[in-house]
Amino acid sequence: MSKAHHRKKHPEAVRQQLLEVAAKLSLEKGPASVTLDAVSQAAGVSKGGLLHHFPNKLSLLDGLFTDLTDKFDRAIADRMRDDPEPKGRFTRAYISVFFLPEGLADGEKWKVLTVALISEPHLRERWRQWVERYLAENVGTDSALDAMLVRYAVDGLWLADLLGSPTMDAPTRAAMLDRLSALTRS
Amino acid sequence: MSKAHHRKKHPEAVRQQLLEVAAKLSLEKGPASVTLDAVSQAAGVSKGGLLHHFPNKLSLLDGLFTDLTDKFDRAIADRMRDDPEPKGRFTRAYISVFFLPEGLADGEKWKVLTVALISEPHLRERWRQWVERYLAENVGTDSALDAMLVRYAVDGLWLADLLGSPTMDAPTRAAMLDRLSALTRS
DNA sequence: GCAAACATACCGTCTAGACGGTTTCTTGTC
DNA sequence: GACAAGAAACCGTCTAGACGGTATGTTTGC
Repeated sequence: MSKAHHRKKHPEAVRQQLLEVAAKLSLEKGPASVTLDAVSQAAGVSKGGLLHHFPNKLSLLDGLFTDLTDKFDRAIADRMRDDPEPKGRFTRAYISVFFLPEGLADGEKWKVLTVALISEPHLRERWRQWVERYLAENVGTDSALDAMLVRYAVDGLWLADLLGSPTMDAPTRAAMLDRLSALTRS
Repeated sequence: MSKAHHRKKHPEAVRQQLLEVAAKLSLEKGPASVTLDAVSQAAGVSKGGLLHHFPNKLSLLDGLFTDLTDKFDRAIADRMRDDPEPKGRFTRAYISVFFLPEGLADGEKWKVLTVALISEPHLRERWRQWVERYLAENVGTDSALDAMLVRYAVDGLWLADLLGSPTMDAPTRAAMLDRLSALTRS
């Protein structure tokens, strides 16, 4: 009988740990490596323990999705609150969440979401609705052609990052961010 | 003993069929559905037959990669040949291959590549080298900041397509393509 | 004492791949 | 152009292990 059984119980912490481990695994070893065995073991919990928090694998991925989008929602809201200029406000927040150092921690997790989305066709509907909501909420300020273009570029930049494509050097990257930001005001 | 054993042999056709089926499966049912059993069965070949052409699963994915990048290379070269203006020529070819109806057939297959890339960390190195080569080959004409930006936007647009994000209406899409194309000349 | 929070043991299914056999194709030889 | 002989292109079967999930026990907190 393992000691884990005797430790103090922190259900919420364990749940969080499971989600984080699942994210980390998916990022580092590919989505195929996210198995119930691997996740539970890496989180220091038995598989039964995992299945107590998430009754099946899909609900684990679903939990991951909710977790990540919630964090993203909060990060975006924070950024938008600090931006006095209405025009392109959402798009600028979008840029900074992905590419500024403060947003980095969450940016990493975002990669996981894409991986999960691509591997799990089932999650795409949730994704669709989530994007749709964002577009609708900011239709007045961020539906200019260039704003859309900028957001797509951010997505592409981030995909390149995810796939490990050759990276720009720091000055070029900075210039790119400036240019993107400028386009949100044009 | 089945009749299949006695049929005419068309090794190259079978090989191609296997790759196409793998691509189709990955697109429609997610990368997890690309199993040796599923692929071989859908291609009308036994698993042993599949393993004759591709000695293991990784080599199947690798074959898929080669197949797709070759097709892409040719499509890009075709486009570039028809473009008299040197500046941004590669980037414009990049746009058209992804978003013009003639490029659509290959565009579909490109999606598969991303899926494979994300799920298979091993393929990323090949991807990296491939991208690097393209960048190096067109460093004179297509390394302007806006050209990079356009290519990233194309990637993002295509990712949105892949994930089934809400799509633009046709006129907006056309305007977007115009705008992207214009930016390659600025 | 009772429910929540775990652990342990186990099962059916699926998967990648090995293996040995069978049929067709190709090539050299006369 | 006939024919042997090896190479290439398959097929069908089998297996070890991984995986998702179930069933049941044990501990802890209130």
